[in-house]
Amino acid sequence: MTRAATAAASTEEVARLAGVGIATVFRHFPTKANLLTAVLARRFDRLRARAEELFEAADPGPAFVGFFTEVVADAATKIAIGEALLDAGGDEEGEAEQAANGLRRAIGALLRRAQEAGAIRSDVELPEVYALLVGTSRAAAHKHLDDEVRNRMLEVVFDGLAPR
Amino acid sequence: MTRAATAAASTEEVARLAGVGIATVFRHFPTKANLLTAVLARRFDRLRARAEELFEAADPGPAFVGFFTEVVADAATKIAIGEALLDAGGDEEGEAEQAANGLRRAIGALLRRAQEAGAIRSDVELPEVYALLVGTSRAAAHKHLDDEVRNRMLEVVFDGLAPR
Amino acid sequence: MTRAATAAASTEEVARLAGVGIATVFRHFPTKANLLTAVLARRFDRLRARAEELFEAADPGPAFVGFFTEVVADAATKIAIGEALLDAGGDEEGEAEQAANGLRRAIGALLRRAQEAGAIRSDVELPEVYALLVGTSRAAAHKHLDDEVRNRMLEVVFDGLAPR
Amino acid sequence: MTRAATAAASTEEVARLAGVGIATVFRHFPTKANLLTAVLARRFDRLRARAEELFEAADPGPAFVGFFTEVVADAATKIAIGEALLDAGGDEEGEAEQAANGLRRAIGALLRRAQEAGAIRSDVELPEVYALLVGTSRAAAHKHLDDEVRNRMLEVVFDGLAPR
DNA sequence: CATGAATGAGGTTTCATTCAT
DNA sequence: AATGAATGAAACCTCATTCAT
Repeated sequence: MTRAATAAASTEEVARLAGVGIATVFRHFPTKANLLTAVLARRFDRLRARAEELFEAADPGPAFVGFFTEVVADAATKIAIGEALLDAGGDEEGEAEQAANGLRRAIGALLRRAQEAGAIRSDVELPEVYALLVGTSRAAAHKHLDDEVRNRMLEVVFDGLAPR
Repeated sequence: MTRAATAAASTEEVARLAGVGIATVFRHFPTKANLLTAVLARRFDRLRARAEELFEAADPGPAFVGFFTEVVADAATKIAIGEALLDAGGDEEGEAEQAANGLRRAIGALLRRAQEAGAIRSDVELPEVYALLVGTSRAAAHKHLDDEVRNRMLEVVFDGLAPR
Repeated sequence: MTRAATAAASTEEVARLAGVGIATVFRHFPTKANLLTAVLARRFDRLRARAEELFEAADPGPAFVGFFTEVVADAATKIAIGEALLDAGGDEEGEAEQAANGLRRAIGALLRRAQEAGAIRSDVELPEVYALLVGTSRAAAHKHLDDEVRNRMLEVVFDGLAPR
Repeated sequence: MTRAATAAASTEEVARLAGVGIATVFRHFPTKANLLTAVLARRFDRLRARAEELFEAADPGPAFVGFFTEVVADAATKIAIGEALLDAGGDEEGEAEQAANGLRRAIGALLRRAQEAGAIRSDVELPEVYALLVGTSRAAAHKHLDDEVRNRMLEVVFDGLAPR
């Protein structure tokens, strides 16, 4: 695994927080990379589930905007999610990559539906929207970014995404 | 020092790249944190110098937009800059914090001038603009984000920043 | 227990191969050393049984030579036997030591009978014969030692053991 | 590296015996396998030097027999040498393999010269002689094998190697 | 003053052994 | 009585930092 992907917490600390011995962690996740992968995959899956749930919503525009806002707000509390999103969408075959691609597809569906409903300008595509989601999530993890500023940041983005 | 502060490169590698012995690095920067701090401070100072240079530009709107674009493009090649911007602007007293605050003030000046020139909507403030700069820089560092997508992402942001 | 006593296979693997749970292994052999001991004792006992069987053979010379050859051939396939023989014959009181001593005595009987029959020179004694058995067994376990070479090696030894 | 090849001593112990810190060992030998390799290569080289020295000896028969005896006696004190010889002579490209092959060639030269001098029977070849050297060395490492028995074991082998 | 070898603390991983079911 | 999850000691290895030259 690349060193850069190493999560801040040592496995020993993970074990202590979980209230188990360190070897127990390794029984379940034979490798540190496995542990990270599993954590990420679970988060991605949860976000995808939320996206799919909102796909059924009556009003596509607020559904998209609401999902975007939720993800960024989540990233503000759980720092790691922003970093995790960064690595999403590769062509690789790992568990985390698959989960990330699933999430990406679900977001794409939300986006298209909002565009068809005329809530989002029709000339933007998933890649840049995903990049904006990633970026604002990362920014939200900034320790000096309070809720109010975060919302104003998102308003700018949503204005940019609104039909001309 | 905490392990979290460890930058991707080991000090030994840094020394080798710099063409000096490892002990020499430690003579100049007694601590790895010191080294990182110095690197960051220099980058911040350079960006600030660029911002101040553009402050004199004839056309405030393009000056602001150009600076923003340059920083994000730079972050695409030098990954660390995005991460560095994340930590900028604290109240702390370190060398890096001071440099970051200097950069922030210079960006604030660029922004105000662009707003006065009517190129940027007048109801946004520095904190959210800075957050957008940080976020898009981070997103640009994503390995799967090519130049075209990056530009489309920025267009959305600039549209959001344009006067209504 | 000392790490040196660790046999190549982990206890977990042993349990899996045996088709039982790991805790069951420890119920029968409270310690890894106990397990190894039991395995060795069984091997030694089997070899002793074979030696005693050959003791009844009509022709003492071929009986001795045949047994020697069999053991070495066996060591070629089951690597551990060579290593096991190494530890045989101590004064200690363990199960394995007793089995090893039993084997040694049986080999001694085979040897004496072959000497009385005039098939083996009368001035060699058990210790050096046993050492030769141990050594050639270990050599046979060598991964680059094919059957032909093994047989030529044994011929040299048997020539050396032949009456002058 | 295979687990079987793992030397009994932990790197920490090696470091303590050498009177240095553990990281120092790893600076010189980046891997445990490297360390073992280096130790083996040195031993092989020393033995080869001794073999080449004896190649110049006036009397080829005693030279060969003497070398064989020396190696086995050495293995009696330095246990690891016997185990080391076991792995000698592969086709692999490592440092240790090359040293082992060099040793093997030197022994082959000693052997041929002794055969030409009529001191060793002419129908034995290097592989079985090498196997006998390996085996007797291993046997000599046995903790219950005293000098006298070792010498009687060697006499049997040398008798087997004598011209008919 | 610059260098590279030395250091020990800390990280990941394995394995014999114990406990709850 | 049998199972498999849990455990901690110990192994290998890395890296920021210090010391002798």
